[in-house]
Amino acid sequence: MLELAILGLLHEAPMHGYELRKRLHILLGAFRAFSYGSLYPTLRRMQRAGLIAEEADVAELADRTWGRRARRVYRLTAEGKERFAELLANAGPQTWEDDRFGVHMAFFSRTPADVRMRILEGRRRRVEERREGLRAALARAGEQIDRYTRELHRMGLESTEREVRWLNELIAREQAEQRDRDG
Amino acid sequence: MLELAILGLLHEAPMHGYELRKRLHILLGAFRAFSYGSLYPTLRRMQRAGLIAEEADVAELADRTWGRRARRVYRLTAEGKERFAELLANAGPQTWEDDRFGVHMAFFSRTPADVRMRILEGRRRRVEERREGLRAALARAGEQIDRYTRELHRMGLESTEREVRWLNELIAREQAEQRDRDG
DNA sequence: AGATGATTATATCGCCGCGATACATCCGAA
DNA sequence: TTCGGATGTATCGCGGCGATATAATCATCT
Repeated sequence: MLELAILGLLHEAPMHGYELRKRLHILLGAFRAFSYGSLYPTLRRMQRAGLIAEEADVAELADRTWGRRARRVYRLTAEGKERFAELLANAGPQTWEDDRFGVHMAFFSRTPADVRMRILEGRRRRVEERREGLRAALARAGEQIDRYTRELHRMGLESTEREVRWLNELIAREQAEQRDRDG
Repeated sequence: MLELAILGLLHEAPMHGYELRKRLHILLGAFRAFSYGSLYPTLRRMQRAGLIAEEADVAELADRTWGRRARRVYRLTAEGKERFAELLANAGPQTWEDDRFGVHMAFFSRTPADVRMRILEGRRRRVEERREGLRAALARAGEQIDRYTRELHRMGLESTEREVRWLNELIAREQAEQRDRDG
């Protein structure tokens, strides 16, 4: 997940960890955080795996006389680009889970149209399932359920209903564009 | 988190892991899952910590001639009950984060009224912050932002706005009840 | 000029929880 | 009768979090 997001962001420009985290926060702030406690170890791992590489960052070094490396600026390697494309193209069942879906959607512009569609439809199915579960829970219990739990379920139901409507619009739009491309 | 939920559920009746998981799914299904991969290790840990204890489950054993223990039924210990009350009473800043908030709210009936209020207000503040962040992101970028990201932000903004309204209602209701109790 | 606090920046540690996987029983339906 | 689906417990590796440490830079107030 973090890996996908980092690859996506570095696709635009080389960046250091702190900057990545800020951009991540703006890009995904609606539904995902990512702490430094995951970011820095992930950068290390990706570097070891050869997906990203540390830039010499010459200008930065020239400015600093005390010889201490203040920033680690990373750039995508060729393998990193490959990996990114691969991750975007292979949409699996976990792709439509809460946390992953948003990250994938944030990079839809770089995702093939058919994969976009698969993800949107998969997500819709997933949210519809949850919606039905909530409907059942609300219907089943009737009066005997705890009132706060019911309030929680009611809110959840409304949210899922709204998300399904939202997804329907997105899917319709995608289909319209597909038609435009074809005909 | 899981610990809190388990303590809350076992407060009603002794249960085995599988049953706990099902109840968990119904109770928190709107926003939280909890897999067996977390459940069973957590039960072990809680047992070691003395928060829960394994029941003899006599009826179950009598049924089974092959001598194999099929179910591990757990019950709350006195310490477990203490711990539960403690966890409910001590509402901290992480209590209003996405995942924790729902779990806490699911046990509001057992939570002191003043703590309920603190949690609801804390949550509201938290969601308002996110809402402002999303508004800023949407305003700032104007046209240059990626269209899918914008769609994501739009959806996020609507959700946060709705949740704030929902919380306002809940808070108002709590206040009304507080007045009823006082006057 | 000096203090002070916010921001920038990297890093690690222990813990929580997830997904995959394994294994075994029980039950109903084809 | 076999076979899939529920019931039931368990473990492993890893992704990610929150807390925490450290330190330089920059703006602001006095």
